Amino acid sequence: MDRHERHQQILRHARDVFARQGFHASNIDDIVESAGIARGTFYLYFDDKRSVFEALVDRFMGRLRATITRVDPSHPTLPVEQQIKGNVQRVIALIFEDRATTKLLLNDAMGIDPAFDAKLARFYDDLATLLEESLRDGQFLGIVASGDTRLFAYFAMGALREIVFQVLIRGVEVPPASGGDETAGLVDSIFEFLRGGFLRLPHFVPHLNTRRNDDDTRVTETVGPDSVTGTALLTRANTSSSTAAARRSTHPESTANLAKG
Amino acid sequence: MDRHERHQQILRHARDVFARQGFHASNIDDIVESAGIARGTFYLYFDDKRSVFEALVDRFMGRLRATITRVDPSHPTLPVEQQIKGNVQRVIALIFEDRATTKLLLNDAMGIDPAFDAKLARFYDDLATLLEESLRDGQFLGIVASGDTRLFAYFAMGALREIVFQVLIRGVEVPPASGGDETAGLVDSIFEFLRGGFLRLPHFVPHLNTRRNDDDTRVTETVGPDSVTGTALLTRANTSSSTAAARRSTHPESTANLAKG
Amino acid sequence: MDRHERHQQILRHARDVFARQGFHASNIDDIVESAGIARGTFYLYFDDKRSVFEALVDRFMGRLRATITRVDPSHPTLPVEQQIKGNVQRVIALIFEDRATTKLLLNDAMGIDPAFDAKLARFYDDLATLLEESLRDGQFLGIVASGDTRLFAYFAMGALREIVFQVLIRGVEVPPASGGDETAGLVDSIFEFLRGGFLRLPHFVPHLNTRRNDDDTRVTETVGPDSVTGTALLTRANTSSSTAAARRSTHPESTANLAKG
Amino acid sequence: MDRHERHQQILRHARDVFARQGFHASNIDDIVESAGIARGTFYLYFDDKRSVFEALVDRFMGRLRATITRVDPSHPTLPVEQQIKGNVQRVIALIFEDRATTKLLLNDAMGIDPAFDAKLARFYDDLATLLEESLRDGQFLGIVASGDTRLFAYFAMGALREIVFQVLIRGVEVPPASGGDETAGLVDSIFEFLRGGFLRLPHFVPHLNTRRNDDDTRVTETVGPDSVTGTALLTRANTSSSTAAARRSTHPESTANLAKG
DNA sequence: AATGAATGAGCCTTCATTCAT
DNA sequence: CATGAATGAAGGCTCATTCAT
Repeated sequence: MDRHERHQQILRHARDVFARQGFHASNIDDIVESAGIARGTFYLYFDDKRSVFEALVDRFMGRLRATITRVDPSHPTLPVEQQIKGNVQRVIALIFEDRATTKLLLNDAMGIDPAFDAKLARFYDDLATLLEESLRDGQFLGIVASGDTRLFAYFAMGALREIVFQVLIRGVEVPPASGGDETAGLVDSIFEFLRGGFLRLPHFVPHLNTRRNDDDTRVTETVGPDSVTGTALLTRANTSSSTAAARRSTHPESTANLAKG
Repeated sequence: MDRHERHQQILRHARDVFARQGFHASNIDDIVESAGIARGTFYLYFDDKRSVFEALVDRFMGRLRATITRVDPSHPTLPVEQQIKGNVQRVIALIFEDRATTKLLLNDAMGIDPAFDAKLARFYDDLATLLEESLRDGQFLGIVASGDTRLFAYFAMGALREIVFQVLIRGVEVPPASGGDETAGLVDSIFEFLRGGFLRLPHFVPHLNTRRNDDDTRVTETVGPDSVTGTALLTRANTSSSTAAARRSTHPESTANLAKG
Repeated sequence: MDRHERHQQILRHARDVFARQGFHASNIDDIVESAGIARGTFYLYFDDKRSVFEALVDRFMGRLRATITRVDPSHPTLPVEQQIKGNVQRVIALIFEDRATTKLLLNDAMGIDPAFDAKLARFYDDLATLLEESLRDGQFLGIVASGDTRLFAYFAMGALREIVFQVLIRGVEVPPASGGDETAGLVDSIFEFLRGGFLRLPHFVPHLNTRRNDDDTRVTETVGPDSVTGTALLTRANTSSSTAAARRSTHPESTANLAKG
Repeated sequence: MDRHERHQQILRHARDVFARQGFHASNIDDIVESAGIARGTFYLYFDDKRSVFEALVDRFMGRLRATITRVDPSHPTLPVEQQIKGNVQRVIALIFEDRATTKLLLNDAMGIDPAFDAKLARFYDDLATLLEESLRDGQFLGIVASGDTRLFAYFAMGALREIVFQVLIRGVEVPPASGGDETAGLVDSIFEFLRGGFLRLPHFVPHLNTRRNDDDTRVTETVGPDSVTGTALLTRANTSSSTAAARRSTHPESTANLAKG
């Protein structure tokens, strides 16, 4: 086994060990035992425990950066929306392809080390800045709502981060899109949310208005003030178990499992 | 100093030490040195390092749960929107009031322990379920867009989580709302984002249209297909430094500092 | 509660705690909690943990010494044998009366401290010397076999120590003597053993012969050379469980429980 | 140094440290310092302090069990008595060969741990059961007195235990047998004691009678009742020092040193 | 290159003892 | 006298890292 292969082998096993037990609960023994190598061999390839972790996350962050391609509005065949959607799709695909490392990035990466925290912050900043710049462009084109684009970037990243966390780490399931693969439903949902949030893609504006922004007449028809009978955006938690709460809900079809019922 | 005071004192110092160094990088010595007590004294009040941390986070989670009050649509004076906004405001206020513990919850809470991970998951599940149920009610009333409410809940929580993280941990600043206090701007931004996402509050629809959705004429003017001159929603990262990227940006006013320029 | 009462109370609880958990596994907390006093109060009555233990064992050793009364061969009413038996009886009675402290003496007293080990050694030496001197006298009178009396003393003390240990600590039961109380059977057994070993009390010799030394005829009948078919005094341990071994024994009535079956 | 050697080295040093200071007064540092190894090295070979101790005692108990061989009454050359004596000799030899571990077994083994106490109890139970079964066989053959064999077993074990303790731990010396090695005298003494106690070996019966059980006539000659002038089996302890007691004794040749005077 | 035994700093935790109230 | 909070020395154990083979 040549040097590169051995390097990859250790990375692979370290990743799995970290993903299973968490960075802090894993020790060098776990890794070398998993990889079937001697303790000392590990140190021939990595300086220390931290650096394996860093290599894993670095590689993954690089892939994430690389997968986000420039949107070209003058593209001959692909409309802007498709390009944007493509970015989201590729990011999601990458994440699903390497669930273990995604877990590390989301669960373990922070708190390793001040230096590593800084690197992580830089990564997220870069992503946020990228997104922010794009949103500025979008505002210029009229396809992004006016407002603070940095905030929009954080909102978008936060929403994406959370749903990825829930699906990958917590095991929440999303209903697959019609005719789509495993992640298509997720991509669609995110995209719809982002579109509803601050995207104003021109050919969707009427559609949006039709579906979501009712005119006065129709609003009056469906949600006139006298029809408001009592509801809550947020209700106080009054059960110790969320599943129990869901069960007692007046909407029994609501479960943590989001697969289309 | 009586038992309760000493307990609080240790909690306070432990919180600050954890917030400064992270849970894993902190040791009992750091805590007792900060509190100015003997090593053994710590163990008179807490079983171990983990349990202080747990006490801190438990207390904070309890406060968060308690601060979210039931929305009453038939309230004589407060409109539904104000009640919802009130919930967001109080959560934000609580978070800003105890930045250190918020930091712990966001940065350190995961990976402590399988048992603690489970508790954390339960907490977030409860919140998500609460939100989900409210969104169901909202859908019934016509003030929440149709769609998977569980996903909506995750999106909202993720967005909130991220902005709180950026503001509190990363030091990002948000412009204060006109005439509002420190957090008012943040609350408004979140609320606007959520409203744009899936809220359909009837009396805000025209307002929304006015502020965010340009009228037909202007839309046609700015984003007609032939006016698209070339831009990107997302562009490939091509610098290692976000500040360098920001500097090269065509939108020089864009910085990590979101304070109104 | 006056000083003496409090002193006794602490001793009593310390004794019980030590007996239950052993000296090394017991801590001051266990004792003060059991006694229902404050930590500091303990130190008003005893210098340290060791000294409570020492007080307990000292008191007990003193009682043991005091209970052994001088045998007077010219006693008007009590024959020598009865006086000897009386000593054994009183020792056994004392031991049974304070099982907890006996446990301490047998199980925990050694290894506390070099100084305490020395004291313990002195105590046992004193007893051995007492016994040795008596045996010398007995040899002079012809009621003790010739031989090294110091060895005899150790043998006697060891046998006594072991049976007391088995009965009190391990819970072995001995069959009560006919018409005797709880400990009479034990006293008789010990006494018979010692008598068979090296005591030569004249008026018991025929009795001994009758009960224990078969006459030639009967010996020939039971153990003539041609009747020896093969057996063992000591057999190699070949089972992991003594109870299993006992069960497989050709003498099924043999159990650890010595109560008359 | 290979793994096994290092293991043995640690065991050896741990044994010596424990024997010198006692289990509870010894700490890991004492052991590793004695062995000249690092703290961590110790934990490569043993789980904890307790487990080294356990390894020592386990090994020793195993040896003791293994050294006791089956007695074969139909043996062509060795008479039963010699076989029994052989067992005693080998046990004594083993004990003298590893004085340090014997010390541990007798002084430190109890009170380590409830689990270890149980193991110890099982060991002694096994020995007692072995002995008991042999005694039963002996009774059948007519070479063991009638009576409770379990009690006999405890008496024998207790006597052996005590003399071993006195000789090995307390430094008492026994006179060597004529023409025998260091332990021969001890073996003979024990054997004689046991024989006088409950063994009834056929070819020794007359011998016993001759030496130890005087007939009436001879008894009358030597210890007639009127010649009893006053003595004690047990006299009250009246000195704090055994040596002082011995000095004041009417039998000045009596000392703790049992070497033939 | 590979090994794995050895290292020892570091950390958590216990608990006998003190002392101000 | 009684209290019990506070103390801090002591000790067990871990584990990332080194290095001779």
